[in-house]
Amino acid sequence: MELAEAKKKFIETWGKLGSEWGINRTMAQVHALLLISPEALTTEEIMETLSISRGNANMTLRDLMGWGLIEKQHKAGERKEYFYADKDTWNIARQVAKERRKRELDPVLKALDELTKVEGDVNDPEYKTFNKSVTDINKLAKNVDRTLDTMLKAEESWFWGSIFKIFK
Amino acid sequence: MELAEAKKKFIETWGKLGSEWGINRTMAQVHALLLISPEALTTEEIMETLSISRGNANMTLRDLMGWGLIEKQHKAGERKEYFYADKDTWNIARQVAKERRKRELDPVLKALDELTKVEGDVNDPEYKTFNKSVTDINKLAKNVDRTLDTMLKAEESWFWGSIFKIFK
DNA sequence: TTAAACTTTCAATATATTTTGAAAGTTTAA
DNA sequence: TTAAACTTTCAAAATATATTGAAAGTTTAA
Repeated sequence: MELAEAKKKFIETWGKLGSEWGINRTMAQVHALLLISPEALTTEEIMETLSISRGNANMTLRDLMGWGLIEKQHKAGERKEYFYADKDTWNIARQVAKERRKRELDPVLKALDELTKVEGDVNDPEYKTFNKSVTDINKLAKNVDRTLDTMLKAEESWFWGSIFKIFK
Repeated sequence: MELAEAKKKFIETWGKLGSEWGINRTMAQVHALLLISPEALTTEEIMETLSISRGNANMTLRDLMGWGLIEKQHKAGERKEYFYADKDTWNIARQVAKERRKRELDPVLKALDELTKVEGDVNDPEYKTFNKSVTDINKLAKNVDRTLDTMLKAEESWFWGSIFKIFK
């Protein structure tokens, strides 16, 4: 396979994976493009390479910055803004986990906590089943949350740190 | 909060979480409904409770069965099919992980493996960056894959088994 | 067989999400 | 200042995804 072809395929693959994970395709593709670029790129270059509009490129780049996956770079003597991606996969995984935790897990935990507090008749099967499922799911969600928290601070924990080092 | 209200809220919350995780809202809602139902429900009952059409209900129920999250139940002397959900959260998490791995991770791993094999000039920064990123991501993806595999077989591994027991 | 009781299918429709692009806004150098 | 170089915004359009519901298909009991 040619390098050029391989690049296209990588961008496509990353885009598909992203869209399956609730990250929009373009965002994942821009990220992929920056991941394999040795140099920071301008909005123009990104627009051109991926055939997307200026507006789309701008929004996507801002989103990616919001996710902490890319950063702006200013080149001396130039007005244009350049963008580059953090290439450390471990950081990428951490950032994504961190953002999704904040955006998705936290609100769910809050809702579940309220729902476990709902009171009812212990002899009512409707109530019993409801309560058991909600409590169990809440327990699982809390554990996931706690693990993510530990993972995000992995550097500080010898235990998880040594486990996660395997992944690097 | 009333039980009835709490049920609605649970279905809504689960639906939202599902849609953020690439599982469609209705599918997650039907699953939520069955999770909190002490008895197996018919298609009719599900349609009515969630205000969805027969077609939608049918497709969703089949999808859920495909994911291994619900099962059909036949009641003696009745023609109708009843559906009920596995209420063990650990099983739910395992099933979801298993399905997503098969559907999403496996194809990506295959694509990445090919891309790491692409050859090029080691002095070309374009090639070097491409190769490094793809190789790193491939490594991470393989580790995730291996971990999921272990997790799905957790019962057999004293090491992971004892770690994951914490989650139950 | 037959017909009632169900389940499944799928083209049409509705809804949600993403993208565009032109206009407005901002910054900088002269 | 001013105007060129750039960035941002957002309503409208395009695209993608989910849902409907009526018709077709299947199963079962008599």
